[in-house]
Amino acid sequence: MTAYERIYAVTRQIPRGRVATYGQVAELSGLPGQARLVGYALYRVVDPIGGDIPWQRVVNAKGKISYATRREGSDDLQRSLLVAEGIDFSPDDRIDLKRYRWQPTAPVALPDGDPSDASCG
DNA sequence: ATGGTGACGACGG
DNA sequence: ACCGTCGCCACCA
Repeated sequence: MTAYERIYAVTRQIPRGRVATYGQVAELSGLPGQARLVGYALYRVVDPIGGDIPWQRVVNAKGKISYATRREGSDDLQRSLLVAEGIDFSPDDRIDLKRYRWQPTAPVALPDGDPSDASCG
């Protein structure tokens, strides 16, 4: 079980029309402070548009898409995919996190990580 | 095994 | 609100 797999597992939980920040995914993945690793992990899946990982739904803490030459256009694609999901971008190409940020009410279901919710009260 | 890198994030001026 | 800078540490060569 690598850190990547945990990151992917969490990313898969992000519902359509909603976004999460790198830091948020990192924390939910049990990797607080490892926002950069999330970006790196998602970089490794750039292809699977038909895959199970909605990598498009992860943006930076500023509510913006991280543009980078390395992405070879996947950054622009990300914007298109989000717009297609009904997410609105401000004229400054920013997403209102207050409105679209994913707010997981229940513990994220990790492959073999316990939700630590056994107490149930 | 060691060292550099990075789709980030928080802080200071 | 903006930009520059350091830190974080798993991944990759």
